[in-house]
Amino acid sequence: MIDLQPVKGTRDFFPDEMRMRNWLFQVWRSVSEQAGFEEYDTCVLEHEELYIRKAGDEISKQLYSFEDKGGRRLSLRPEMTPSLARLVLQRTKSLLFPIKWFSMPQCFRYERMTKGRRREHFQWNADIIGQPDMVAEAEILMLLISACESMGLSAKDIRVFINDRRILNAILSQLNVTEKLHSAILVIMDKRDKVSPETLGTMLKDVGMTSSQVQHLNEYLTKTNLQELKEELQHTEGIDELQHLLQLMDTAGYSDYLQFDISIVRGLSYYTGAVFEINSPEKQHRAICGGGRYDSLLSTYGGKSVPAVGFGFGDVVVLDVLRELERFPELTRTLDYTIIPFDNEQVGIALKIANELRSKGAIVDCNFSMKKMKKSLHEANESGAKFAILLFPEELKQEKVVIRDMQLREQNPINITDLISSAGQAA
RNA sequence: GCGGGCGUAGCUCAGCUGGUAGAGCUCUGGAUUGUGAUUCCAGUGGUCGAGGGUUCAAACCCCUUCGCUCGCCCCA
Repeated sequence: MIDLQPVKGTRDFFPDEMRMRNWLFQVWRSVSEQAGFEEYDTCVLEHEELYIRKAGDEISKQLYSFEDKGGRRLSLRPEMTPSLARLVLQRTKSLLFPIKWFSMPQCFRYERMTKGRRREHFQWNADIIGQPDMVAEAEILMLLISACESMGLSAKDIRVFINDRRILNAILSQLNVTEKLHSAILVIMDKRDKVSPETLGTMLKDVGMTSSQVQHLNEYLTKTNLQELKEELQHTEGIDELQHLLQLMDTAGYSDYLQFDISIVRGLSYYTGAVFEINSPEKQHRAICGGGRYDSLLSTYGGKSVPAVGFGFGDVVVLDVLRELERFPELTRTLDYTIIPFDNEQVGIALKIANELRSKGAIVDCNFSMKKMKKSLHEANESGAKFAILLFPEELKQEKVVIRDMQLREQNPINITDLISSAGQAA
C-alpha cells in the first residue's frame, strides 16, 4: 500500500472542506471585484532568482526549489508579490496606472509547522500599483475590512495595526545609523515580539549598530503617540502621511478599526512605507493578514520605480479564527433534483429528463444505484436535494413522473413537460 | 534543533493492575413488494502504525523505528 497521507504540511480538500474554501474564495473575489479590482494569475512555478534577495528575508530561505531537466533553477512561489512585479514590468509602458489587481494563489514555504502555519496555503493578494499617495493605502485597508465584515468579523473582533517604515527609518537616521543598514535592521526588528530583548540586542549589534544606538532605539520604540514622536524627530514624512491616512479612514467611517502600532515592521525587506497587520484587538492570534507599501521593489528587478501597495491574506489563520469565534457558515451541498429510476428500464428517460432540467439551469443528479426506494430516498435526503423525481413504470405510461418535495415530504404526479417548463422557477 | 501528546474498525474514539478486541457513527440486510424524521433487530468490518524484547500470556511493560500533532527555538 502506498502512503495515503498528503505531503507533510499540505492539505487534502474533501468536498465538505472544499465548500468552505470556495466560500472563502467567493468572499475574497466578490469584495475585490466590487471594489474595482481585476483578477490575474501566474504559474505556481517561477525562476528561483525572482526570490533571491539581500537583507535576509526569511522567506528566501524557505523556498521549495529544484532544477528542471533543462538545468533551470525553479521554485514554487512562496508569495505572489514578485510574480505581480514581473507582470507589471512586462507592460509598464502599456498599462494605464494606477492598476488594481487581485489574485488567490496557492503558495509554498518549506518551514517548520505550527498552528496557523502550513507548508502550503492559499493567499488572497490585492495590490494597487501606480498610486503614490496614501489614498492607495486607504483603499486597500477598506477592501480588507470589507472582506472581514463579509465573513462576520466586526470592529469588536479585529483591529488593523499600522505603522510606517519611514518612521522607523527616521529614528535610525536620528541615531546616525547609516542608511545601508536600515532594511537589515528592520527585518530584525520584526522579531521584537518574538525573541528576548537580549537576543534582539545581540542581533542588532551583529549587523553593525553600537550599544548606545540599540539603547536609544529601544527608548523610541516605547512611544505610542504619533504627535509625541513627531516632536522628537527631524524627518517626519512618514508620520505626516500616516496621520493623513488615519484622517482619511476616520472620514470614511473606519476609525474604530485602526490603531497605530510602532512594533509593526513585517518580515519582508521590500516594504518602504506603510506596513500593517490585522489581528484580534488583543493580538492573540498570528496575524490574519498583512501588507504594506513597496515603492522600490519593481526597480530592484531592473525596471523603473513604480509605487505599489498590497497585502497577503492567507486562508489558514482566518478559518481558525472563524472556527474559534463560531462564525463558521453552515454550508451544504446544493442540489435541485435527484432523479431516481425504479429499475434499469427507466435509465434512458432519467438521463433525458436530467439533461433537459440541466439545460434550464437546474443542478441535477441521478441515482442509478437501483437500490430500494427507501434507500434511494434516504440518499436523496442526505444529498440535500430539494426535489426527488421518481420514475415508476405506471406513471411513465402517462408521460408522468412523481415529484417529491423533500422538505415538505409531499409528492404528486406531474407531466414531464410541465416539470421541465417549471424547472426555471423551482430551482 | 529541543520537549510533550497521540497512533486501536471507513470516521470519531474507549480499552482499569498485562488475561478472548469494544462503542458511537457509517455501511449491508431485515421488521416495511413503490417512499427519506425517529425507531427496532441482525450482520460486515481489525497486521491494535512497523520491527524487536520481557512474559505462560502484550493494544497495555521495555527498546528501536516510522507517521501525525502541539509547544519551544525560529518565522508570514
